[in-house]
Amino acid sequence: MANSESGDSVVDRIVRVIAAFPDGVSTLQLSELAGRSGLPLTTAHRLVRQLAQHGLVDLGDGGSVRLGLRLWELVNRNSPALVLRQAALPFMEDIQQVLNQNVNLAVLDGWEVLFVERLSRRGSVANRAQIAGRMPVHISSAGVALMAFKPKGVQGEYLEQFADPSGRLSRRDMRSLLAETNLQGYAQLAGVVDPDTWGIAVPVLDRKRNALAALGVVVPLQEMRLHALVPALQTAARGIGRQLGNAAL
Amino acid sequence: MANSESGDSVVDRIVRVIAAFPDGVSTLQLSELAGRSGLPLTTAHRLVRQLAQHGLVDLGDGGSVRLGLRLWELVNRNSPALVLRQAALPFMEDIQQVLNQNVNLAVLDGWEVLFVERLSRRGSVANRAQIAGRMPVHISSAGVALMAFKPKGVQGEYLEQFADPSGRLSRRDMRSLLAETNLQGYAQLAGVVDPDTWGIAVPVLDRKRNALAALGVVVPLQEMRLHALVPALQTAARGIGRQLGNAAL
DNA sequence: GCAGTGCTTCCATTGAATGGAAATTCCGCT
DNA sequence: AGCGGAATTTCCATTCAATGGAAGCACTGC
Repeated sequence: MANSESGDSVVDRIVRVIAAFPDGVSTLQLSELAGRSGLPLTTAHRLVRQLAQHGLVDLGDGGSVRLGLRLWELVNRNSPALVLRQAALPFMEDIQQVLNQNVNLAVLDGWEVLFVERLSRRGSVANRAQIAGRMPVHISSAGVALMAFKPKGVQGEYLEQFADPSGRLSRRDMRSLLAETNLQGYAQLAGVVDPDTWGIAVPVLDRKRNALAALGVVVPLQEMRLHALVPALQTAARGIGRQLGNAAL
Repeated sequence: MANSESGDSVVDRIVRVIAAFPDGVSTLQLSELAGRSGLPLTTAHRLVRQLAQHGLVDLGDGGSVRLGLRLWELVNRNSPALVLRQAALPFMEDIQQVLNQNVNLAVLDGWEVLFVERLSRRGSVANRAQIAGRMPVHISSAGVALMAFKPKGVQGEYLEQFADPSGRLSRRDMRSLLAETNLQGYAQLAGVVDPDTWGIAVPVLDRKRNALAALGVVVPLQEMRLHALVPALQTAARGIGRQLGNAAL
């Protein structure tokens, strides 16, 4: 027993604390937090109290813990994701108004897509791509659109390790899917998540034609009108790209 | 020279790092970060590297540092601000479409208002209330709307310490402003920030009539139509409140 | 009133954090 | 290309902040 039995640094433990919240859950009891983060109760308690002093977490009655407003504030004021969001939101709203479909914006992180923003069609059922949610590249049209416009090297590495656990998609399939997407300029994926929906996505490119993000829609199969959708998305994506060019990334 | 010359704990220092970014700036050089956070260069370097290992910050070429995508993800997946945002966004979009004005959503944090979400009128000039931005309560209609529906005790404490640096608003004025707002059910503030705009805001109440948030619009003076605006806002606020009642706060 | 659960305080132990100094890399300038 | 200055990164002896078990306290349900 000593300074950190487990060999963690303090930084490691702070990360454990703020990463301990399961998806979409914003409140935990101290003891549950300790359990989930794998920290001794006493240590969790001490850390939480310290973090609370700075507002990185907020404490409720009876030992309830939630991520702090101040943390939210700091992150949402200075995160690079915000620059992207800021640039994209007006265009996304246009698309949403014109097409009345779920619109989303995603970036690549590792070999997964991270959804940065999403506008729901009013009244639509909760769709899978939650904000700050992740999906494997090959499951989402946004992922395919992004990967298809990444540099050759990145694509190579990706394909190298690619393996569809369901076995439905071979590496060769994936390679040709990316190639085709690059050629067409947009990705379309028939309802992988939900069998009755299609995903269409286009890349947001910087001046070097490198994909920064992907802009996509999810539409019910019967409302699928590719010829109307794709140009609208591409126009918007171009607008976002231009906007980003102006802002310092 | 020893363990922390300044008497900071590690937690303190991590906070310094992530709070060191000035408003809206997402990238800093390591040395600048060290300077701004008041940490010795070596220490800043060590911390940043550790944080980067967990993705709480991302490192660019040549020592550039930015807040990490993973941090953004964690916060935006589990922060209580998100529950609010999620509940409010559809209603905000409705308002924005119908009225075509800047719509914003704010909560109270300390004696300041924190803007949680904002939809810009398309083409409008950048307005002051940025997302994750703060304003003193008495400067913003959202602030007044919030404070007017907080419990008596909180209002008392607020008035206790209230002092308008500009001297334009006395404590007595503030008190009657709050009372009047509570009576009317909405707050209106003539262009404090920008002389040609008005702010109108209504509280989002929980079942105990305690204000959780405020929903507001900023409109150019000449487009001001109170009789149309207020009912629309109130309806939306009620909807948001109902939605929040369902979700576990 | 009692048992059980969970939060909080206390404190001796010790290795993780510290930061000056030196090595290295990067970058602008000639 | 080659040089000079400023930045980043590595190294490592010193030391106190972090650690977590144990005991105390508060709250809840039976």
